[in-house]
Amino acid sequence: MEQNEAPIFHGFLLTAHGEDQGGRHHLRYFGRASFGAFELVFTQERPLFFVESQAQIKPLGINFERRGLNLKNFTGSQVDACYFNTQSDLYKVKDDGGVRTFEADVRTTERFLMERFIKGHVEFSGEFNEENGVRVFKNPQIRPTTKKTTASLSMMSFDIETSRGNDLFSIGIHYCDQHRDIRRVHMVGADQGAMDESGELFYYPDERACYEAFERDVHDLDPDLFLGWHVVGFDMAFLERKCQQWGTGLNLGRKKSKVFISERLGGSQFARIKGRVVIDGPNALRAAFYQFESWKLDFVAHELLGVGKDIEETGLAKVAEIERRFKEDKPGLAKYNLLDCILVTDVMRKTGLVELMQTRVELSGLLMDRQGVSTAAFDFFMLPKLHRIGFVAPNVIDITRDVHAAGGYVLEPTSGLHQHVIVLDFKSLYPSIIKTFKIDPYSRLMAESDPIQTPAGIKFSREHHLLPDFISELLEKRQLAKENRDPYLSQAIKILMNSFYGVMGSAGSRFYHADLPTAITGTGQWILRETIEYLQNDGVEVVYGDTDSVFVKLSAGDRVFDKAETMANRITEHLKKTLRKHFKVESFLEVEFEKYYRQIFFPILRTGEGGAKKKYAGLLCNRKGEQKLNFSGMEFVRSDWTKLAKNFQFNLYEKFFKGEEVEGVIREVVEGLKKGFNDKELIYKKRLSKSLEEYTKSLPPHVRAAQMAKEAGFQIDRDVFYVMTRRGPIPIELSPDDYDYQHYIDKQIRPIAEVILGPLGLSFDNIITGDQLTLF
DNA sequence: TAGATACGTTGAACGAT
DNA sequence: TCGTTCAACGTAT
Repeated sequence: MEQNEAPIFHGFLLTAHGEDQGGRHHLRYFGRASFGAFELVFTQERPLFFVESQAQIKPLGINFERRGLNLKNFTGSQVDACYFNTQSDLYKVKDDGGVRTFEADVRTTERFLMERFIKGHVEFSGEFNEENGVRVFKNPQIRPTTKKTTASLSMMSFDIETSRGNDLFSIGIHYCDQHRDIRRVHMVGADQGAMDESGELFYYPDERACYEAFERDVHDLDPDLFLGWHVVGFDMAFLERKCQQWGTGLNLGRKKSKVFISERLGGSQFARIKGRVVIDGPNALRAAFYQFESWKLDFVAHELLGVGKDIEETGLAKVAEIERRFKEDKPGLAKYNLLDCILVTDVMRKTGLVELMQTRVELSGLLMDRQGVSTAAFDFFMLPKLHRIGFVAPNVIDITRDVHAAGGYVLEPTSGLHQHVIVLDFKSLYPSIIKTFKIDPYSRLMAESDPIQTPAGIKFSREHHLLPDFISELLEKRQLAKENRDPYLSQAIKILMNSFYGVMGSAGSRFYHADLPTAITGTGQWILRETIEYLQNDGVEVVYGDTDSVFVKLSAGDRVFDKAETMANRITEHLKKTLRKHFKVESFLEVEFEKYYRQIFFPILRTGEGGAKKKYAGLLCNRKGEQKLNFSGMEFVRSDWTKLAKNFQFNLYEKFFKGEEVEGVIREVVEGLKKGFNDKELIYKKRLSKSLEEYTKSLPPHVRAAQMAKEAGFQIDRDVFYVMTRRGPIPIELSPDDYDYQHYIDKQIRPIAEVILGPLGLSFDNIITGDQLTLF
């Protein structure tokens, strides 16, 4: 290479690793550039924490540099920075040095990025060596950049098939990058011939040879992302066990590095891989707020892609079919195996989850495998800003909070049926409160200088704050994103913005202080009450409200949409005046018209008295006059009620809103049920929130069903499916068919019917027995 | 590999009868 | 057997 200017590269960071090595701490960042994979190694960075300047650290024989800086902590004491050669030195002094430390729990890899404002995309230059297909740059020049690399991330979806025991049958892969689309199955056992043109099929004499072929594919194809369905908890965990048996490692990382699987608190597993990010379908979908009745791949793929399945059976029958194909029809098994891989790729493409995740990296700075850790995203924004204005933050301390801050205000609804109800709500209520009242941890510290007082009497500084400006910036960006039709950016901003309130109210954040969430929710409550009062003084009837919304009843059905818009604007204006008058602040609150219910029904409490909050059903009506039934909080939207109950509720309310008689629907469902017409709709689904052994205080039906399934030798999933029989709850794995119809009438039909029969002055028993009497 | 609180409902468990 | 309390779950926002 010529000895003139070094070329500048652009890349996207995938994973970060901090390692003590030879008495130093090394930071390693793996990423993707247009030339391929790269690794940036930094050997000169030292882990650090802060201590108060007058603090005496107990001598432990560990070398570190202590340097006075012009920084102070939240109580105003001057602090020094302590720089360590290794991370383990830092931990020792933190734990045994006998002094309080600050920011000792900030990851060095993340501190390096945040202080440089690097958010995924980097510009770098320097000398490099090629190691195992990765360009390794040692101590390169590095800068943040807005210029994105032209490289798109390559993906490998994979899935393994196994016996019910511990046998590996096959490994399927679907690899995609900008140019290639590779579909391949590695199969254990004697050659039974080829797959059709949809994919390649290779046979191996034993499991180990099969796995090694897969490992070779990983290194040759070199994907940036691994995709799968429960891919860490099942596929990787299974292969790791196999590798342990063989005395080898699960070497699927870049530079042939080993995968580390660790257990999380909730029992789920997490894989740490150099240079590759694992995206597990269900987790990624949940993180983007997708909801499905079932999280099985077949079901989700059917919902999102509308595709069918290859093997129809579930549970035991499915395993049996896989085992049969392995013996008799290996190409058939390969086809099934490969289809699952392709489905996962297609689900990711269809939902744009990879793009969303990348956008979230660009916005928050947290790399892909740390998305979802809202407290870390908050640190990433806040810490560098704080340092630049002369402050350091505390460590996250394990505090048990004595009191919970109040939440949103929920108005008791006026129960019964209403006509012409509009819903007005506050656009991003909590972010706009933060912006209006200048609420953030720094502003709280500086409250004595020109304070703003919130309705709850908590003070913040009018001048010195960080978060409100960031929110303004995000709101502007979001507006632009919407204009530019960039749904990923718009959604990423929404997710980030909505996390701020939760983070400041969480003891898991170093910035937690009870005043922060209390000020936000207290102001929210005040604003909602003020809004309701304002409307009522105007002679407007408010029938319900929850946290950031008011349900207003219009006296007539004409010009509904005009009236709604006008009312929303008037509230916005009123709050501007009121907040200026009472608190001397500029209001950034904005009310918008959201929905129009031609009819809406608020049920009364089944347990207790009065209208039930957070539950209603209504007939939504849009500007075109199209109507649609909508349920909120009711059984229809609850995953733990049966399909029978949901279908019944839907049909019942359709009649009810039309003003038609409801007796027919009720009699029909009860009679049909007894005749066995609804046997496929009787399945209950409920989640186990902890491991089976931890249920000691009581044994609810779904837990008993899960215990039965386990005893019968079935794999226990988080979701338990069961039906109620005359023997009690039985898991569907045991194929029960002696349904307890009376149970379903009393527990699934009756309560739903009675909610509207009460107001109609009708009796459920009269309706169903009345019909029976005519039989005699 | 730690965002929040408010709320309704069910069925088991428990204690009194 | 009956009434009350409480664990558990899922939902709205």
